[in-house]
Amino acid sequence: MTNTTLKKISEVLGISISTVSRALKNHPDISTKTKQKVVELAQTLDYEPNANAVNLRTSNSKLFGVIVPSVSSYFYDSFIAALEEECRNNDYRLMILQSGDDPDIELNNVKLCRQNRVTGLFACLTPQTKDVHHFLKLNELNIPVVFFDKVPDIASCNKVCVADTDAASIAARAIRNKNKKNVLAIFGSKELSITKKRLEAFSKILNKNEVNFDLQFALNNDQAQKITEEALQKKNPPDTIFCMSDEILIGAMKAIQEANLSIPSEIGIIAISNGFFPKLYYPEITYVETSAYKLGKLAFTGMMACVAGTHFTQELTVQSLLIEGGSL
Amino acid sequence: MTNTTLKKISEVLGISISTVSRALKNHPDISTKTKQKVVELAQTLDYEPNANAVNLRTSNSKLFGVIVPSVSSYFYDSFIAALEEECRNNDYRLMILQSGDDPDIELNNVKLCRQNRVTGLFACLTPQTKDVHHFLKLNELNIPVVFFDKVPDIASCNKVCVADTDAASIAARAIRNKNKKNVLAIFGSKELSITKKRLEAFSKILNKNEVNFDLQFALNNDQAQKITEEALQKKNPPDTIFCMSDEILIGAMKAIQEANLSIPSEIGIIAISNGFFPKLYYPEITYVETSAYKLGKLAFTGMMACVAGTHFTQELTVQSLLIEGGSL
DNA sequence: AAGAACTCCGCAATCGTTTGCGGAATTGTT
DNA sequence: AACAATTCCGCAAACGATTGCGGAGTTCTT
Repeated sequence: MTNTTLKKISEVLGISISTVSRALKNHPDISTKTKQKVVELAQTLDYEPNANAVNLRTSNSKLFGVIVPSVSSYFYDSFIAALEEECRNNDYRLMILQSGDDPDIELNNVKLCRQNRVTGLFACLTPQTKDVHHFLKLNELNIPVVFFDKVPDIASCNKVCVADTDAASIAARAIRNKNKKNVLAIFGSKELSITKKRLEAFSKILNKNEVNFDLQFALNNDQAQKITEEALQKKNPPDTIFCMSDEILIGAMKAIQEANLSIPSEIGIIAISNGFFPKLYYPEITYVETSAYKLGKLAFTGMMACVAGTHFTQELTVQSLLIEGGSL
Repeated sequence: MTNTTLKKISEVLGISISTVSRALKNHPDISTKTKQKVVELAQTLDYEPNANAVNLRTSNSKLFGVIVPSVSSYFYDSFIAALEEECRNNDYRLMILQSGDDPDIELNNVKLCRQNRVTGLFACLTPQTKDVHHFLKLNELNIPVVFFDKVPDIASCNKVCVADTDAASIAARAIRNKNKKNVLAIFGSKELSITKKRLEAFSKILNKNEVNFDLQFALNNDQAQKITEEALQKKNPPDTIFCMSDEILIGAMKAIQEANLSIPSEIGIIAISNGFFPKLYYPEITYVETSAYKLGKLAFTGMMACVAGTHFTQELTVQSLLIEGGSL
């Protein structure tokens, strides 16, 4: 069987295509009887409008694109969930694209967005992305781009971020308040601006309070695990571990389990997290929430402002807050 | 600035639209010089073909849809990752849709797929889906549907599954081989056919070997945790815990950590899993792998067979295998 | 009763591509 | 030199919808 079209309906009913189209859209020009007939037939023939034809004609795709490194992450998936909710409520579709942290794929994804004439694009850069001109090209075409999480350094673009410095400060203060004296602080890649920001805020507070800390960097959970293992074997082991991200938390926790230390009596631990992984352990890990879900909501609000014409061209941030588990 | 079209290019160059179109597709009818001119201008004008127009004209969307309960899962995300890889290699796009386990949203997702004239659809049913006729409607329209993971009971459709019974059998045998005597077996929702299949195979083997086991059902990780907590407090606590899924594993592990039992000396644990969560713990959990990634690859192969005309209309399965951690 | 005002519908252009067909200009064949 | 074969390109029709405009028929006004 082939797809039902307006033409087919019009032929069966012996009326024009335009009338069918208007009838289905409940246009006032069409009589009630005609509308009934049309709607009924469309029903039985299982008519579904061809989205390609509609988009082509109206040049309004009602489609947003979103580029994330990977959907397999308990951060970006929350972000996407938030976007999807909003899209559903506002009658938009969402095209989800994964860059795999590969700039070439990222470039191709942007191309796909252009080819599909997205109304707007949410983008999280790969760590390797130096050149963002293909994104800025979209702005020339009046396609708003809202960057999130990993955003470009340039000022003239829309970005939404989690409050990185705040999150680190909150964690640092929590550590100080517990009178911890010897902290193992594990951060992510030195290259990332997010790392720099968090590190700066974190060390500022600990230094001011004369809390001693061992600064380490890990690119993945295995490295974090190794670092933690080694630290725990020192003669002067840390009394607290700070983890800049979920990935690092996972590695550190594995090492703690291996050393069979009990939390929080033998060692304390605190992380910056979206909230899923801290709840996996007993006791649940105390963490500073940087909510990807809220970030998604914020990004969408910003996007809608852009679409409505109110460009914001600025950095919006979602606040961080301390979620007390039992690990510190 | 507005989007570049074939028309614009043709006007600048003073040639016809058809020539531009053919030149960009490297058609033999077009002279080398013309091709050069066209390609060059298209480059500088940053031409991107309008996907809607192309799809409309060719009625070949080169687009697959995939409906999952949620991308936030270390099962479906692997599945999607596999699909995406294959799509990229075969020059297809993937439309990712989430049902949130809501049959209404599922229905709407199917509608979206139809409106966008997908070439084929990969679908995982919600547990509540009784009526699959909207899926079968797609087949009438010559749109192949490949069900995966949660598949309908009816025979006349294409399905790919993990080897449920095998996985459970392998786990049961592993338990027997370790001479375990008292097993706490936690399964998922009784309603799910996947639960029934796994349970049947599992109990068959343990019964045959006269291994005693306490059968429990948990709908989420919290319930699994409670169940485990209670079991551990009995005067005759289990020496082994079997977890039918990652979600259950998470709950059980939390309870074990709470009870401060060491693995595997004080208690053994084994799960059926896609492989991510077992590696989160120390020692790593022994599990039977039901690979979503392999499932995705298999589903894609099946889909391509359908698209090529070779309907398979049968159930394909990916094999399970035991991955030894240190938890049993 | 005759013009005004409505009701209701169809014509045809348009969105941006693709592609079968035909034809002018060039080249090759005897 | 006459004819055939190539080479290269344009015309125009589709794909399936939306929408401004105009017009036939009906009802309302005075």
